[in-house]
Amino acid sequence: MPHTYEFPRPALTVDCVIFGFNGGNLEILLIRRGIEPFKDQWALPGGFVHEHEDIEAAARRELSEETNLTGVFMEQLQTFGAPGRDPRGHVVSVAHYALIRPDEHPPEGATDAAEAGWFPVGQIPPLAFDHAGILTAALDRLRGKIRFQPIGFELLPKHFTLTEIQSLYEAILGRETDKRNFRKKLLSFGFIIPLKTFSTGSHRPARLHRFDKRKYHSLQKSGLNFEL
Amino acid sequence: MPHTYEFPRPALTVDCVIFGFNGGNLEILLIRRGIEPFKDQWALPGGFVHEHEDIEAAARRELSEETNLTGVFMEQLQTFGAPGRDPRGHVVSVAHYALIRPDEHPPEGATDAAEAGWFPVGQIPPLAFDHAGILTAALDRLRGKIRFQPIGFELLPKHFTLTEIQSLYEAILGRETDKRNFRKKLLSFGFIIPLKTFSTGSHRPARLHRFDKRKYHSLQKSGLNFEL
DNA sequence: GCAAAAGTGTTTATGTTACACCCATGT
DNA sequence: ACATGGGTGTAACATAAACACTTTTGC
Repeated sequence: MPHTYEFPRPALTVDCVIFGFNGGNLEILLIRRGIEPFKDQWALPGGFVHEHEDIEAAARRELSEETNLTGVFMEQLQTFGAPGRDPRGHVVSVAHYALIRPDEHPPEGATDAAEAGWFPVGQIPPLAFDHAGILTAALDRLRGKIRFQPIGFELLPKHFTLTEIQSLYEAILGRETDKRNFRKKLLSFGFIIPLKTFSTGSHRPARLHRFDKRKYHSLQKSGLNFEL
Repeated sequence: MPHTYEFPRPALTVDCVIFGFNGGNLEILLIRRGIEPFKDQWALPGGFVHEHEDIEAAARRELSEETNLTGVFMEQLQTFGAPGRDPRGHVVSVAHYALIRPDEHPPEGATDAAEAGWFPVGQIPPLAFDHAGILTAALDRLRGKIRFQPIGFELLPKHFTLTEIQSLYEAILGRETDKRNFRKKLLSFGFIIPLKTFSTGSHRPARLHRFDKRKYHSLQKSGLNFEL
């Protein structure tokens, strides 16, 4: 017979590190806490996992409460459960990270939190709980993963220029890259499709490209290894 | 004032994928469940996280209950929390994986579980709960990680021959490697130290080596990238 | 016409792959 | 003496790195 365990148990939450890219800097979305503990401090969006709720579903629920976005890239990061991490008791948090396209950045304030804001990863204010540690882990994961899996596109508009994606990689990895070598390698994979449209701007227009997910997956099956 | 949240909350457990290497095959340690649900089925070692207990500490507690080992390599893998994964209710499990040296394999039966046994990863019996999925995730992680971080040594005796470590990599990655190229690359990193001692056996003795952790860390800081 | 970003190939250096024979020991 | 696994170098190939100038547009 199904029955529940009767043990004293830690509480379970989710927290989300929400990354965005503004063209020059990698940013994350923080909210200012409206209640104790850490009232008025900046923190990662998060909240309790409901009973019988899937964990990723809970993280997506929190994400969508802050951003009104669904269907974005999100992945479990790591679970943080040091006994002292929440002054109210033993609260275990399953941290996630999400990647948001810049044309989908939510208008500031469209949230139930007192206040929300995007901060460049180099200029993060003091954070509540152990959220600084969670952010560090998320950055490490993103930096490690982006070189081997084509997730960078999730931080760009659907149509992007090669300069944009190069800036993204440079911002995340923190080092400059040779333009010709970058393009050569990126295009050599075969899943970056040049379009017939061009960016507009105050200088020479740049050709737009898109990431072909289907092509990537089929190439991956036939033994491609992506590495930038 | 610190106080605990009063919410209905899922229960929290840890499960451990314990890897060993017997010289030819990668193996994992399973226990046969003594109680319902899934009584008499094979399962990963695991159990409840106590309130105010650190999560990794709980995983190490379970590991040491099964193996009497402490101080082994262990890392958090992923948290599994699908609502239907445990028939008794909403039970969230933080899965870990551990690597055990072959000279430290516990004698079978030295455990509080009804029965325990090592199984080659190619011959795993049906597992309780979603443990098959956890095992798959652990294998993927190990295969992905071992190529970029020198954790293979945790599965070998402190002193090992180059053939032994090559067999280990071949067993985990599931492909053969050229002996000369493997040795050349491995030794080129500079943190595999040849010793003056040799293995004994029924044929030509092989030189023993050890992994120099200090040297690895200092090389890593000066920008080495390990990749096999 | 000038400022600003887009676009494009070749050479050199580095790393990876393929490959075959002699050596030391136990039986 | 033979069976078994240990140990070693070089040449061909593939990938990565370095590098500078012309083009297109808006102002």
